[in-house]
Amino acid sequence: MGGRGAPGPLPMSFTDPSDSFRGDTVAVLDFETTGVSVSAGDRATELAIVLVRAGRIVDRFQSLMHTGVPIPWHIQRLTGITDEMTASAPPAAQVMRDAAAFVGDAPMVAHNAGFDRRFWGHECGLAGLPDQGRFACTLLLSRRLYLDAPSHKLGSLAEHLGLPRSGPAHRALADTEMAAHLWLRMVADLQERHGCAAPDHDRMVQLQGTPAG
DNA sequence: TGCCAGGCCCTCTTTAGGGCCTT
Repeated sequence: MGGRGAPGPLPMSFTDPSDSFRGDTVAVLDFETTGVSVSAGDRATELAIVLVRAGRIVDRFQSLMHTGVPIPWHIQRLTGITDEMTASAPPAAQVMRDAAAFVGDAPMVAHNAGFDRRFWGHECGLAGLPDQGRFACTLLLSRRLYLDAPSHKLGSLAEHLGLPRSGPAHRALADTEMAAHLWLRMVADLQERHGCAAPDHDRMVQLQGTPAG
């Protein structure tokens, strides 16, 4: 019932012989936040980004960020990020400026990208930065690619697919690296299943079935 | 110390109801 069901096979043929791997860099990111609702005043507490190029992670960015918004207890318990930790962190606007410079014009990837896209846009706006993010979503892709997965939560998928883990769950860098490994796995699986060149970010967005952010 | 919102997508029938996923 509901979202547990698989949305069915890929919505389009994936055999375009003109495909060619362009060596594009993608920026995989993950926010830790004070909650799930930007509209309710939630803010980011930590951001991590890894750059993926030519099938591997080539660079990393990670920072706690200070917004002054208290972190609810259940979130502190979930993430391990406390008010004391963010109090000594750089201001959110500075982190976002650094993050935007780190990403450059690379298209972005996140697990449940709608969530990270909202916080990226919100924090960019508060920092006076343009929000030009184009997001692909590993959650939507996994629902199309891994129909037998018991769950499409990031950690469950990592376990199901035997992906490497680099740190504690619900910390930004560890989750980001997990999502990056998931992205690389999906690119490789699509390439293997369809016998063509590795899909770029735009093609992955097409395959996930929703428009780019 | 708040259990919140937003969007996708499935089921059962309809543009409604509800689970999943993110923190």
